[in-house]
Amino acid sequence: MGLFKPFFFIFVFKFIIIRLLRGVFMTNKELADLIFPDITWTIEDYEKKYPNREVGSGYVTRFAPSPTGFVHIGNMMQALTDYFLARNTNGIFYLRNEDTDTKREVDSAVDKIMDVFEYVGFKPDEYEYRGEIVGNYGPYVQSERKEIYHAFIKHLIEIDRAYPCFCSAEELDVMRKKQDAKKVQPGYYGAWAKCRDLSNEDRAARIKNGESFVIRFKSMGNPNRKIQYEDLVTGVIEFPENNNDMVIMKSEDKLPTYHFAHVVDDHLMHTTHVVRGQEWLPSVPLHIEMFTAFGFEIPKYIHNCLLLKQDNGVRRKISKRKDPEALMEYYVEKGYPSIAVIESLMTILNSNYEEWRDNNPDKSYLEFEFNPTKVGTTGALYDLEKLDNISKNIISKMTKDEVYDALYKYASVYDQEFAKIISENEEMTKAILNIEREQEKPRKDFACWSDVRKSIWYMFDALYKPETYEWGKISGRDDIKSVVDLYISKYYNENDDKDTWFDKIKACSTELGYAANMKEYKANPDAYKGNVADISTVLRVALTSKSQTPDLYWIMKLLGKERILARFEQI
RNA sequence: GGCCCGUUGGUGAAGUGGUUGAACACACAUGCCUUUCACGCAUGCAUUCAUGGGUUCAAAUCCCGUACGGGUCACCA
Repeated sequence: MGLFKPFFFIFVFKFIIIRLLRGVFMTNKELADLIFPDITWTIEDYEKKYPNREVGSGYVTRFAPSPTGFVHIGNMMQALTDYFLARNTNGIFYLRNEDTDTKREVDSAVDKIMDVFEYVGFKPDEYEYRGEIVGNYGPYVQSERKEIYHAFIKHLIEIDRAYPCFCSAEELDVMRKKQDAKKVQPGYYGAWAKCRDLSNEDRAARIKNGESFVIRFKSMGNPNRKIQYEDLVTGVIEFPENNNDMVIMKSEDKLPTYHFAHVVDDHLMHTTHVVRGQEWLPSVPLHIEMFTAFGFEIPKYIHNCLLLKQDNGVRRKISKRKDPEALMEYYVEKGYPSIAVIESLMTILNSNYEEWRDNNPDKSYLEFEFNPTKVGTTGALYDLEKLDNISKNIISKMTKDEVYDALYKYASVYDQEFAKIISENEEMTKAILNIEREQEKPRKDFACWSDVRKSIWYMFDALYKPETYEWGKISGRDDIKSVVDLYISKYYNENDDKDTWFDKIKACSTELGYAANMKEYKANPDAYKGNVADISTVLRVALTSKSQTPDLYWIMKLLGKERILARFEQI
């Protein structure tokens, strides 16, 4: 009982003091209540609402784009890293819509993202789309999380780590100009931070007066001190501490800035690994300070390299305005298999990916052992030729049915005329696509589905309207006629197998004074008018108008007697 | 300008002090094969790792300076 007494007195004493001071001093709590009168949830309430995830050692990652209406290839690389890391570790991958910049927002942007996700086959575990929320850590749209942010800001005000700032854009502009003239660090700090040391009474009065204000984070950092931080890509980096009182809530819409939303959301959604572009590296000290102010665990960061473009010998950031290949739409419209785009990005992310792929041709890319320290820090050129190569290899390994299905799916969106033609001639199209395909060393002539029409159009009568014939050595009207006439009257038989067919071409060549055997011809070129290749070329061009085609035997086989005769007639 | 990050062939890069005479892949070139093309095969393609110095028996690898490139310094993300 004796112990109880002093506590009682302290309590009473405190109570009296607070009562006395009330008229003079306003507490932070009272200020916070004034600014956010309707916010009743505390940050503890939110902690309870969003408990730890049960993912074990799985990574929790997110793709968090701002909805500007485009999916940039660089963003795609971040999304791929996120998705990969989550799937690779049996973690969680979620989609969060960072729509706090209402000025830049585009309505259908989320549709675009979902379309691209469908194209590449990413299925987020948690997301919000067309009003439907999937997952227990939502909302996944930042504009719908306003009161959550407000509760967290309220908390910061209460613990004296945030304050309202009444400086106008013009004042800040003047400030920056002065700082520039004096060559001091730009920003809102120290003596420049005019609103930082206002009394709560002043603040309250100005707020009640209807003055517009932002909320700034109150930094306790000292740039003369260094903090160390370990990036999973770059390694340990040393930064001066942040001392800038950054805006965390905007005045007009009361939405948080990126920095603040990042801290609150990635904490509440329990993101373990934040993947973003390297341009965020300089704001890491700020983010760390904010996480620390709340007492939150700091997530791991993966700052990926930027994608660059070689332009007149200069490297610059790949830009969606200048470079069509910057946008994912480009690859969709050209008809690249999405896995080709993914693999080309994986190669940039971890250059040993290709080697792994060669050794594990049948595994999913999600089984690859990703190493963040192998991600480049320099900024990589995105090489479209490399993409073509990867894509050609992938397509060459597909069966004729797979190729046909993918081609039809593509064409039915981007080339309906062609889609109609191939679907009316499905078996023949598959046979065409199968020329030199389902074999040990297949042809590699398509990098994307829009390439296909360009290389097989002449097989379809509906498309066969040649503008020019690419004659080779034998280009005279009479010469051509004599070759074709002889071949068709004496040698052509639609039922011949390949060897017989070729033997007859050779015989035809010999009869016309052309060498049947290439070796003989090379040994003694003057003895002949030419060689069997010249004769083949005549037939090839006569039938297709092109000098370069896949195997002529199969082309003739698939064209069939009627069409062959018609085309010979046509020339 | 301050602060960060970087600089290995045309491209992505391997490489973390000594089997590197700098891997692998793309691109390019030449040749072979071959009815054209494609495929495939073979060969070539950085005497040197931006540069100057230092440490060391030994450096692309470690240290310092210089140059160059990139990022960032908003009520944009």
